[in-house]
Amino acid sequence: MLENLNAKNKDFFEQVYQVVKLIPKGRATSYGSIANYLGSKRGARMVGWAMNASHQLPGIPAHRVVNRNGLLSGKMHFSTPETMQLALEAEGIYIQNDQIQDFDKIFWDPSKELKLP
DNA sequence: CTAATGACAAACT
DNA sequence: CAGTTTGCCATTA
Repeated sequence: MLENLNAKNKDFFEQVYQVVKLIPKGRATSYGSIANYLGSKRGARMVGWAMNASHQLPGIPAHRVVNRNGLLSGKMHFSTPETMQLALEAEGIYIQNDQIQDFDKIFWDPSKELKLP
């Protein structure tokens, strides 16, 4: 399975994991922003794939990663579809209709907060 | 090797 | 302005 991933792929995945882990509590970011921070502006899909792979790793708050619209597009990939929303609500993020409210306020842009080295 | 799909996003009609 | 199409990168069939 994923043990045979090339170092290159692992690097990209690991970058995503690092960024996701650095997301402050009560904040959230988008796939595209992470992809942009990693250099692949259009690699948002790969970020989503990385999230899918992150299930095997501990300490990856994938629930803090949503699409550009603040929609919980990946809720169905958790243990239960409600896990993601409950996790976000537990951090003070209000969700309605599977969409984050005031996403502009809680949005956390890695390229802006972490900035490029 | 070609085609299709995907936890997305931007451009185009 | 809303809906449709293309682009990106990797995995699967």
